Amino acid sequence: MRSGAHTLQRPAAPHLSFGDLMQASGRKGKRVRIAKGQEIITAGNRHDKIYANHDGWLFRYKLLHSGRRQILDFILPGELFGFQAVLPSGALYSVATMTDAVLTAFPADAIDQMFDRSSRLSKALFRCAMREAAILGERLTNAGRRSAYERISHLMLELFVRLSSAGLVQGKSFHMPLTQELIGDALGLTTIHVNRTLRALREDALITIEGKCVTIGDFDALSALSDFEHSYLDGTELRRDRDAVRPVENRSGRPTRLA
Amino acid sequence: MRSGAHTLQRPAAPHLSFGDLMQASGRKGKRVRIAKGQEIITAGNRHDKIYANHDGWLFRYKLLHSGRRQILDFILPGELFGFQAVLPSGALYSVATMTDAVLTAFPADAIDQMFDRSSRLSKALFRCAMREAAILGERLTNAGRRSAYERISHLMLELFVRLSSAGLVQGKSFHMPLTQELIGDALGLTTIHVNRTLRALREDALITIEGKCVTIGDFDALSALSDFEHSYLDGTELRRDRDAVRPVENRSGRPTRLA
DNA sequence: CGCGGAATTGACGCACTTCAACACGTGTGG
DNA sequence: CCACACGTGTTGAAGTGCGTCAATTCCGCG
Repeated sequence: MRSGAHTLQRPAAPHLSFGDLMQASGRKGKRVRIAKGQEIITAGNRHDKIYANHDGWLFRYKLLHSGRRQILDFILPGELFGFQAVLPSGALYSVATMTDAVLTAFPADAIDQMFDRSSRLSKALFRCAMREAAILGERLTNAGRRSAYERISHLMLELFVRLSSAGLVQGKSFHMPLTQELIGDALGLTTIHVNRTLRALREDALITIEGKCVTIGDFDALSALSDFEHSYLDGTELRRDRDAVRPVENRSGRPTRLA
Repeated sequence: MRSGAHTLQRPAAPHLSFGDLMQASGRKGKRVRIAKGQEIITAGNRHDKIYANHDGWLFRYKLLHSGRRQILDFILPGELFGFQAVLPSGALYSVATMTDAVLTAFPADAIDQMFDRSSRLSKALFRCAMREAAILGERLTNAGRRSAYERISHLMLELFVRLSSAGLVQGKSFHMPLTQELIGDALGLTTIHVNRTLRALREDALITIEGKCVTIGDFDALSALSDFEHSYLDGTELRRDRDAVRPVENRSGRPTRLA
């Protein structure tokens, strides 16, 4: 079912759909391909686009003067990003691709349009921002008050749930293009300690990672030990409609660089 | 100047004022006094009110099954809270007072009113949520990638800046009703280590805490060592107008308990 | 085949925690 | 009025989770 028309009947939790954004932007969204390792948004700069991620993984991050990096969040297929970059003070953190990715870039004023034209979409945008805050709150709790073992468990469960709402899990497994370095930078750990902790989780038959494939051995045990409670992820992701997340037909094409 | 009338001329960054909320709620806001140590919002429960904090300090927090506590943020005079508690999935974290406080409670549908009636207010709410996410991002970076020395420096600078935009600093000093335990729970440290680190900061003449009064010894040095960059706090706090933050006349009255 | 990024493992060090005591101020009840 | 409890701050000694440094192996890819 398409969204955008019969939405006022929906009681609560209106999702934001790709079509909504397309419409609000006057169909000005432009689809682009980005190679892995490209920076889309740079901390401190103002940007005039917001993005929908169709395919690929990205991450938001900050660099400290010491060279350390903190990853704030991962951007999975079906999610929006770039709202904060249009603030007058400039982007608070950078965004980069970790795999080849397919995005749609919308002019930033599409956001203004949405606020001006539809209270339903305004609420959906607000929910988007609230969800981002909720995820960051969980990450903070991770870094502040959980052991490496608990942190990794929690992150894997979160990815599992977020990916399943995008239809990207198979049984108890999912594809995860994260290196141990990226996991460490997201959780405030070193690569080496991530490696040791993953071994422990594997030996305990809780989480197994083979190549880029993660398998959840015991969801309930992991939830219990890491205080995972999935309600903070509920129902506010970008609504998947026909255009939002679809497999890209022409995988051989050269990725585009952003202007 | 009052807000609410001539807002479209304002280029960007519209603030949210207490008066806006009052108006959107049909003047249904109720002023209440709360004693220190009271829980206003309970994680997991749904609530039907949002709050403006006039006077006093509150904090958002989560409890883990192990008993550990993570404080996500402090709520200072002049700030709003409670948006997340009206989500259908229930509050993601609890909110409690750490001092006696004076709040105004608005019915939650005042939010809906604002979205339905004014795109200016919708944008302001969105900015509120973005600011919350920005603060959480900084906290995450704190906990994940900074030493105790850097974390405490960063937090004190953040409080200094946030309180100055509420007019609550005197020179290089401000009143801070935080115990060392609360600081530790906000930064992911133990009380004992907070104590030792504060001593180090005092010996280095960077930060001095006497009783509840914090003095910033060297703002620039602290900013440099902790990567503090205040733009993430800019311009989206609750706008102070005549009603928002005012000294309470009758301090002797017994604080009210919430129903 | 050879290169470079990623994973793995070991030895060692340190930042922070844990456990334990004690000091200090404040409020409260006998 | 003192005794006592209690919350908060302070300090010491010892333990540990995680970081740092260093080397080796594995693997995808041009």
